Amino acid sequence: MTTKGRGRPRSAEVGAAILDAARDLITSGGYERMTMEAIAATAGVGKQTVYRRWPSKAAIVAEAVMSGRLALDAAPPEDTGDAAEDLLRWLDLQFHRLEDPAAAAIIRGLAAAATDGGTDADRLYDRFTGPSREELRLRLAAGVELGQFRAGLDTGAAADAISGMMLYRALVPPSARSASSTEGLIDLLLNGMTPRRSGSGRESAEVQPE
Amino acid sequence: MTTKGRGRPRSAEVGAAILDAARDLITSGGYERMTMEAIAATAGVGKQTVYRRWPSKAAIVAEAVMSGRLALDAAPPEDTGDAAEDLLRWLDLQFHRLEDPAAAAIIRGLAAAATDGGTDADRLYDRFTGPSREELRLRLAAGVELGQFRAGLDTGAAADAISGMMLYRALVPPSARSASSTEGLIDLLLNGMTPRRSGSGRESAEVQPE
Amino acid sequence: MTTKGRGRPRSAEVGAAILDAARDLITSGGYERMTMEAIAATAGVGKQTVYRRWPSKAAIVAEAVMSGRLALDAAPPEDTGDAAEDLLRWLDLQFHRLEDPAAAAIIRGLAAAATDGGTDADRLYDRFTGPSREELRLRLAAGVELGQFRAGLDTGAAADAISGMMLYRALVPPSARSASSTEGLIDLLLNGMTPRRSGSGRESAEVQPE
Amino acid sequence: MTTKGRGRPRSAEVGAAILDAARDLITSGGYERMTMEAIAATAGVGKQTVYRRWPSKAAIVAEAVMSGRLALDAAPPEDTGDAAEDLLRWLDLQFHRLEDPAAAAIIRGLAAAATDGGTDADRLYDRFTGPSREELRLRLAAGVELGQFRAGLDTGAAADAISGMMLYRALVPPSARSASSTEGLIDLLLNGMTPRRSGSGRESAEVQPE
DNA sequence: CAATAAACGAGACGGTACGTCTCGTCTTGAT
DNA sequence: ATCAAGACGAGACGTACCGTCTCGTTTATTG
Repeated sequence: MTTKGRGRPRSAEVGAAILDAARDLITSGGYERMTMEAIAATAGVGKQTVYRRWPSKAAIVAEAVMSGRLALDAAPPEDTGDAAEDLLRWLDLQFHRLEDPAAAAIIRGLAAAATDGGTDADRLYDRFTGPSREELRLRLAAGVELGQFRAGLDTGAAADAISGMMLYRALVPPSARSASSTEGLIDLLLNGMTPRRSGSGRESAEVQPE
Repeated sequence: MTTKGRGRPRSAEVGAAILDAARDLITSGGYERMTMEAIAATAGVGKQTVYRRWPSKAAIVAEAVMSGRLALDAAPPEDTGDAAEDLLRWLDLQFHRLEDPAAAAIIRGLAAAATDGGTDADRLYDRFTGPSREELRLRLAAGVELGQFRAGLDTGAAADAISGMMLYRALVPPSARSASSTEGLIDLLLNGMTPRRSGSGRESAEVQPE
Repeated sequence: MTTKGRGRPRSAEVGAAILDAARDLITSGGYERMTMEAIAATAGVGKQTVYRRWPSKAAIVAEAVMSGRLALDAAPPEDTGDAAEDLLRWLDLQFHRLEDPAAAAIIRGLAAAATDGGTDADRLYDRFTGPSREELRLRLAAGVELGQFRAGLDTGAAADAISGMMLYRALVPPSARSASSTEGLIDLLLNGMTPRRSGSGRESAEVQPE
Repeated sequence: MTTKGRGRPRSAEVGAAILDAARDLITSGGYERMTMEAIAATAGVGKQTVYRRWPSKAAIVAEAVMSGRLALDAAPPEDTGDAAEDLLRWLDLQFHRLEDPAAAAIIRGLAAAATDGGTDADRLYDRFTGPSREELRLRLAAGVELGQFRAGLDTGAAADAISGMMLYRALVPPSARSASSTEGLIDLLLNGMTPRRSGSGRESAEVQPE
């Protein structure tokens, strides 16, 4: 319960306008163009009003993501019964999403926001990747339960690895990374690097490197 | 044939002083404190001289990395005959390095630099991650050759996955990621997520998730 | 006697090119646009070459005036026998000249040069106004000799007064000064401010103020 | 009616601090030392705040003059009944003032400001010389009324001539002008250059030229 | 002739100031 | 108390010139 409701109450519309403005600016001009000044002007709002609600650009971005304005997580992997197949489809979907310049701009914005100096990085990542990462982890744990994923799998590590891949894809321009086909990455995730005796579970796709 | 080398030649010392200053500033105060103004002042150099050589902070960071001033890659994995063991040790070493605040600052600086607007992201990542990533890929390919890694492994994808893990570790603060032990990540990399019939190659370490 | 003439002698063409460039720049863009950098570039000359010959912009302007490139003094008053009439015509001519924007730019440039900081103001004014002022003074003195001007006239003061009028006209924009017809000024010069008993010499033109 | 007075109103103190700083700088170091940067620093003010109020150094100087901070005109000629005598004393006083280096610096600053590029020269001169020149003109007109100055005198031209003399004295260093005694100039002003039949009004002082 | 030495075009160099932009805070009047 | 507006101190941005300092090249004089 907050302090007594004295004085003029905060307008909900104002907050929405700010987040909308932030979304518009970051998707159009990237994180650096998304200045506090521009946000306030675009939202038709005083700067003080912005600062009254969020202490930094990073916090605004985090909130914008949370609010669904900067959608990234989208739906969790669906459950068709085949956890591996589900994961494959989901990852493929995510990678396709990252090809949308706006989505990439958002991730880059997040990285910049996290980097940009404050102590906000924690909260930012927590809010941004936290929920979806936890969902993903639970999905993987369920797969382990069903024997579709290896027993003893460090699901936290797997979730991190997957997040890392996505981050890498979003941040590093194609010219600076491998052809790194989605198939190759998924094959790696599922089957690992070391040789397997017999073709169990899911066969290696025999992807040929570049 | 370029225009004859007329006019006073550029001083190598000046370039070095600028890169040194950039290194000092980024490791001490982070990317945001590394202003062009501060670089010039620290290097005892006119601002114009900085701009004459590099068009942006990102470009300076890239050059600083290239020059070895912001070393991260260090030595490639050594070759003891056991490619998997070598990789494990190398990754562990890299992860330990990322715990050094200075090293993390550098990576964060790189990410910020790549994000910071210019079209330099390509070149920046290429120069920064390019060489070491290629070394790593070749090392993996050699492991495949020797049968230590799975035939058909997409070594490019593997290199990207490893780079992604490192990037994720550097950028995402611990509080926002899993415990994600190094062991868990390496186990994942080597053995994949799907169940294995017989214990071949390297046995799962049976790491328990958090 | 100067030091022996060893080494490559200074090219006369180069000096001319510099002064020409200075003239072009000051007449087109005013004194402030006439930068040392622009002079050198326009003249197709190294900056050092400019500085080797003249220590400052003011000095260059002075030289340009001396060389006739920035003509202001033009011909001295002609001698028709009637000194007053000659003076009137000459002043009228000078005032007309000052309406030429280029000429005004030159004077303003001179003022700026004299003001611009160095200790050169003396030399600059001396070279610029010196000769023509002295000519004018001698002309006035001759008029006194012939009885056309009042005996006891301080010809130096008169020359200064005339120079002052010209300077004022050149520097102060019309909107900030009186209608101040040339006739009014000349009438003042010739007849003074105090009443005259009888119409001698040259009758007051009965000019009505504004 | 202008747009409603919304937003924080401009602080009068800040404007005063800026003008004070400008005055201090111009009187101590001359116009060239009076940089926008120095003004802001001396006034303890952001540069933007300076630019928000005045578009150029010239405009600041003009305002400083208007505000009386760079006083030159001081009192108008007193009225003792003898207009000629009053004028003489006043001019003498002004000339003495110009020997004060600070006063000369101000005038040179004004000239530089007027020259310095902007379109402000008009306003600058108008504000600076306008009021005092008009006062002077009225004083002269009153003298004409009383018969102390010649009927038909172009008082505007006379005021300009006097202003011109002052400007000349302020700008041109002594070494580059005549001895031009104040007496000589005043004699010229009062009695003109042409011979007078009878000693009326004010007798020529028979000043000998240098 | 060869050596020497200054002048030359070019442009890098350490600085300073420019005018603009953004930051985060503060002060108005109005709601 | 919140809002839109916008002034405020601070300081980085990227550019323009300043006057000095190398470079390699050219052009005289002098030994």
